[in-house]
Amino acid sequence: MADNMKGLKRTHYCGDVEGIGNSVTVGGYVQKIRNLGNLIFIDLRDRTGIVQLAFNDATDRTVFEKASSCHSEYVLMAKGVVRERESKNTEIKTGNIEIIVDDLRILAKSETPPFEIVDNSNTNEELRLKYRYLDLRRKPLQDNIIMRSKIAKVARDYYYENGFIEIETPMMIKSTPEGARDYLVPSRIHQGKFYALPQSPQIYKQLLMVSGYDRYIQLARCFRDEDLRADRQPEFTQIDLEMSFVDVDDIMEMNEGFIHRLFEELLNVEIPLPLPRLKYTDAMEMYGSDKPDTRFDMKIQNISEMVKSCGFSVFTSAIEAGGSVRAIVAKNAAAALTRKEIDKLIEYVRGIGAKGLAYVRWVEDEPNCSFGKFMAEGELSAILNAVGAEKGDVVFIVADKNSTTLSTLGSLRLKVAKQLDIIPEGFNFLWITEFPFFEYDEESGNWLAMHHPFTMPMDECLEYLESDPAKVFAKAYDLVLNGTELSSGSIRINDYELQQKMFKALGLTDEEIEAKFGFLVDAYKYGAAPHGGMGIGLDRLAMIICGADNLRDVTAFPKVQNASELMSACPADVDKESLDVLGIQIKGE
RNA sequence: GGUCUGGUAGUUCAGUUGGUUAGAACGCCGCCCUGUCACGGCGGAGGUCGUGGGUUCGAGUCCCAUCCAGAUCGCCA
Repeated sequence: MADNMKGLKRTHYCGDVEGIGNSVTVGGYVQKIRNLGNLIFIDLRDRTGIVQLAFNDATDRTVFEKASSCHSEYVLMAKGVVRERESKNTEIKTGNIEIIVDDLRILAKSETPPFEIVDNSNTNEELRLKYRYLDLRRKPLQDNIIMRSKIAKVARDYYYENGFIEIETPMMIKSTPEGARDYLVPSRIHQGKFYALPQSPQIYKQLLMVSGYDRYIQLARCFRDEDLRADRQPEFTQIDLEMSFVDVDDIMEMNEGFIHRLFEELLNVEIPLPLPRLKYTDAMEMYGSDKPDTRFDMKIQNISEMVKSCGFSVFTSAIEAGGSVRAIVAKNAAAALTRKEIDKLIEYVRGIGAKGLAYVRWVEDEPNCSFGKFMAEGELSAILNAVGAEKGDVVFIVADKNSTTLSTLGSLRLKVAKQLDIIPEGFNFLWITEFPFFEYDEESGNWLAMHHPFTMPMDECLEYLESDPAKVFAKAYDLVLNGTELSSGSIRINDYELQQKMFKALGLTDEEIEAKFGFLVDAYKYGAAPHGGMGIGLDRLAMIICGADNLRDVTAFPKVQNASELMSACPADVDKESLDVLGIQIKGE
C-alpha cells in the first residue's frame, strides 16, 4: 500500500525551491537515485524542474529506509529543510541547494518504465507514442506543450482585448463536399444519414458575421481525412477569426498585431511591422512557391530570352511550346555538390515531374556544363554572367512549361538550401496576396475556384468575371512563416447578387447551389456587412516557435502517419451491435 | 495509392562471405560504499533476431509475402 499525503501540503514546485533554512514540501517523480550506502540522493522532478532530496545520518532511520526502497518514477512527497549543497551543480536551477528530508511519503510506486524518462531520449518514437503518457513526462515535450498553452493564452488575450468574442461552432455539421475529405459521423436516430466533422468553421463564422457579432474568434478544432505529413495531422487547431466592416488591410493589420505581441511576449523577439507582402504571381516567379522560405535568397531567374536561339534544343523547344527556361544559382556550392550529389538532384527533379535538370558546376577555372557542347562561343559565359554566377557556384536550369519550371526550381531551391545548410535561424514572416481567383482544370476544361467560392474578387477584377477568368484575382491572403503556410484567409462576398454571379462563373446550377450552400446563400439575402477573416494554424505556429520539426512534438496525443493513434490503438473495430444500431454494414462482412 | 529507409536483450546499437555458445553500452536485480549529481566497485539475470513461408547440411544474415514505423511524391488550404 502506498502512503497518503495526510498532513502534507505542497509549498513549492521542485524547480522553484529556494531559501536556505526554509521548511518546504515538494511533490514529484523520482528522476534519479544515487545511493552511496549511508547517504542517499534523490533527484525529484516535476514540470518545473528538479530538486535534490538528501538523506544522511541526520535523517530518521525509517525515512532513510523508505528512501532506499525508492525506484525510478516513484511518486513522492517530501517535507524538509532547505540547505546549501556541499558541492554545487551548475547545470540546474536548484543546483545550489538540497532538501534534508524529515517526512517522506511514497504516494505511488512505479514499474520500471519501458524507456528512460530523460531529456535526450533517442528511443524509437513508435515506442514512445505507445507510452505517450510517459513520453509526456520528458521535459522537452512538457516545455512544448506548455509553450503551446501560452500561445493560446496570448491569442485569447490579444483578440479579446481587441473586441473579439469567442463563440463555439458545432463539431457535428453538414458535409460539404469540397476540398479535403470529411470525417463522417453516423447517428442512431438518422440511419443512413451522416454528420461531418468540420474541416474548418468557415460557414458558421460567416453566418456569425451575418448575425452581427462583428468580431469572432475561436480556437477551433478542425478535421481532415487526408494523408498525414510532418506538418499535417488529421485533427488540428486553428486560431479562427472573422471581422466585419473590414477590407484586406484591416485584417492584416489586426493579425500582424497578434504576431508581434506573440513573439515579443513568448520569445522576446521583435518582429518588425508591417510584415512584408508579396503578390502570388511574384512569389511564383521568384520562388516557385506560394509559401516561399525567404530566409535565404537563391531566387529563380528567367533566362528564356537569352537562350531562345541557342543550340540546345531542350531549351529552345520548351520556349517554342510556350514554356520557359529558368535558373537558380547555388552560391559557393560547387565543392559541396559533387557530380554524384548532382545526379541525385537530377533524379529528384524527375521524381517531382520535371523532364530533366541542366547544370553548370563551376569548380575549376572552366565551368563544367552539362549542355556545354550545344552552346556556341560566348553563350555560356553570357548566361553565367546574366544570372550572377561566379567561380565556386552551381547553376541549375530547368526548361519546361512554366508551371513545371517554377514548381521544380521552387522545390529544388529548398532542397539544395537544406543540403548546403545555408538557411539562417530566425522568423521570417511574409504575406502572400492577390491569389488568382480561378484555376484552369486541364482535365475537365473548367475554371475552378482556387479558394472557396465565397471569396471576394479584387474590386478592379469584377468586370472580367465572365469574360476573362484568368484576369480575376481574389482578396485572399496567406501568412507564411519560414516557408510554412501558417494562415490562410480572405474577404468574403457579402452581396447576394455577386455571389450568384460567382456561382454561375463556376458553372454551378441552381440545384447544386441550393443543395450545397442553400442556407448560407439565403442568409446573405438579409444583409451582411463587408467581412473577412483567417485561420492561423496553432499547431504549426507552436511547431516553429518550439523549434520542432514535427507536429507530433507539439501535440499531446498525436496520430501517426496512417492516422492511427498508437497508445489507444484507434481507430478500432466496433462490435456488430453498435453497427446494427446505426444501420451500418461493413463491406465484405 | 507509388517509391525509399528501418525493425536484433527493457532501451540504443554492433553482428564479417550463410557456420556451431548472437555481443557492447545504458537500464534492471543482488552485495559493498557518508557528499553524489553520467556516483563508484564486485557479481547476476535478461533474446521466438517484427511475423509467416522458402532456399540450404546449416539463416539474424539470401529469396518471397506480410505487419509496424518513418521519409517522400500523389492527395491536402
